[in-house]
Amino acid sequence: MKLETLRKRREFLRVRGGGRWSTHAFVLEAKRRLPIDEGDKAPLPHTKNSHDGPRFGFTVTKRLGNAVARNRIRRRLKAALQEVAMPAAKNHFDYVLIARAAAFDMTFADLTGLMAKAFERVHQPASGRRQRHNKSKSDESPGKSGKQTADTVQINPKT
RNA sequence: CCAGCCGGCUGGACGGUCGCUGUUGGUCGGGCCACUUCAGGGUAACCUUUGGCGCCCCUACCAAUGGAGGAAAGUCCGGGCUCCAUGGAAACACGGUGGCGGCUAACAGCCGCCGGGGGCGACCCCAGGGAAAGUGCCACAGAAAGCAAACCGCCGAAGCGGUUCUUCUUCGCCAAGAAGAAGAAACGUGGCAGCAAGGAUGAAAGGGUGCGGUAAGAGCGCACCGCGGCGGCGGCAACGUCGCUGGCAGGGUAAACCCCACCGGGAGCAAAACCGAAUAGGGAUGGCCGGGCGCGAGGCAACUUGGCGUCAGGUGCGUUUCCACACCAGCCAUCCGGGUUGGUUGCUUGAGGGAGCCAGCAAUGGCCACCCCAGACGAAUGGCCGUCGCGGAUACGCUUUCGGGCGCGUCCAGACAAAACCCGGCUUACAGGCCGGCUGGUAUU
RNA sequence: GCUGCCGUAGCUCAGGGGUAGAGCACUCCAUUGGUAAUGGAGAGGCCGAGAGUUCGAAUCUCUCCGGCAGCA
Repeated sequence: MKLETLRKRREFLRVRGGGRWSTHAFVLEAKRRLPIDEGDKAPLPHTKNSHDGPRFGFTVTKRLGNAVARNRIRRRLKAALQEVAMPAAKNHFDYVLIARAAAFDMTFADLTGLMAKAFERVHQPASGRRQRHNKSKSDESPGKSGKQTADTVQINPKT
């Protein structure tokens, strides 16, 4: 199936407030798209916003190499995502993969293994070291707090 | 065979599997202005309704087919294209280029030639106009660093000084010796005139080398070289060559200012156009009013004036001037719509590629069969696996003209780098491989 | 896509054709019972790289490398 990708910088920045799991090949971030967000930001006449499946974004910074190396890293991450992580991804979630240098030349089996583990761990309740993200969530709407069940990463009550 | 020079080409191949994207075709579903069809209404135009082998759009799927580069890079130049500036001319400013001829849409590019330099050679390199238009600079060293002279120094008539020698006179009987005078020699000093050579320096010292000449010297004279001028010849030209002549005048630096010749409007596809959504400070058109003077009109006059003419001011994308042209502060009415975000177009048929033929030394140009060959936009053209091939290093075996070669196994390497509107160049990066031409050397025949 | 600026001592910067400098930092000495401050002395650079012009280049020109900033 076709990958829905994140396009705008605003969407990338929003995912930064969600769950996060790091490996030496990449960093995976995940966050649920709240319906209330679609209610006030998405009503632009942009009909593809009615997509229900997971969406993915890739961040490959310039420090990782020239354009050839960056393109290869992004393609390997996409390929690993297609192969192993699609069943693990959940609907109405946005994911961002931030590449690290090891993604260029590690073996593909190791990459897929890391990917599967990362998608498993990123959906678990947050551990203590991610508490620093909680104070950056003031942009979230407090009205929908009742739906924050275990399949989301937001564990703290809204303040 | 070794060493080297020049030019051109290439930038792994095959298969499996899972994907992305453009185009074309098909299927299912949905929508629908015009087309057609059914039914009804109407004189008709037409309206409402039903269906479609058809048209268009959207979504999903299937099939076929295309899908990064020689540099896509750096952004150093030149164009196309789009928008902005009212058009033209001159001068100035700013920037760029700089042997000559040709090619080209154009260029700082390319080709050919000339001049200079380097290499045994093939060949390579050169921002290669002007230093008698002017200004500036040339540190240190050196007598002097730019008008050409001064200085040291050289030669050196007369004069002076001492020394030596010879002759004469005096003292002395003679000799030795002493004193004086004259002459000669060299030396020192001095200096008219000469300023050319020489003067340790320096990157550079007002032509160079040699011979003659001279008191010493000097283009003072001569030969050759260099330089300048004039003329002849060859060449489109840069320039070359020959002859005559001058007798050397004019140091370097213009990638110092500058002068000369030529070229250049600015911005860039995030240009620009269209569509849809929500909100005003903007623009266009028309009307009213509107600088000075004169004419006309009205009025007995003061004066009024919307008509006509003329003069003037300001603005118009480097500056100034000139010519032409356009516009002008405010109020009212009508109309149109900016910035931002999203989508579509621009967006790939083009100075396009190219077999062959022709012109040309070549760059290149002409004719033309054939071909359509990436169009993405958080950005496609790929991920993984296997086999083969190429390069390097070696363990083992075989072989050898002892340099090596072959077989097999293992390990390593497999570059530089990805379109972003499109072309023509330049520059830079690049593992390895292939082809052609040429030069020097060695060996054999 | 376009444009501008800067690379000089460990750090911040001058110097714009003629021997490479300042401040802070560093080392040593003095001062103090000791430290800081102060005073004196010293070391540290082939001026980002490579070509070219020039007698001579950190400086002028060209080409690369790295960094920073701006406009749309």
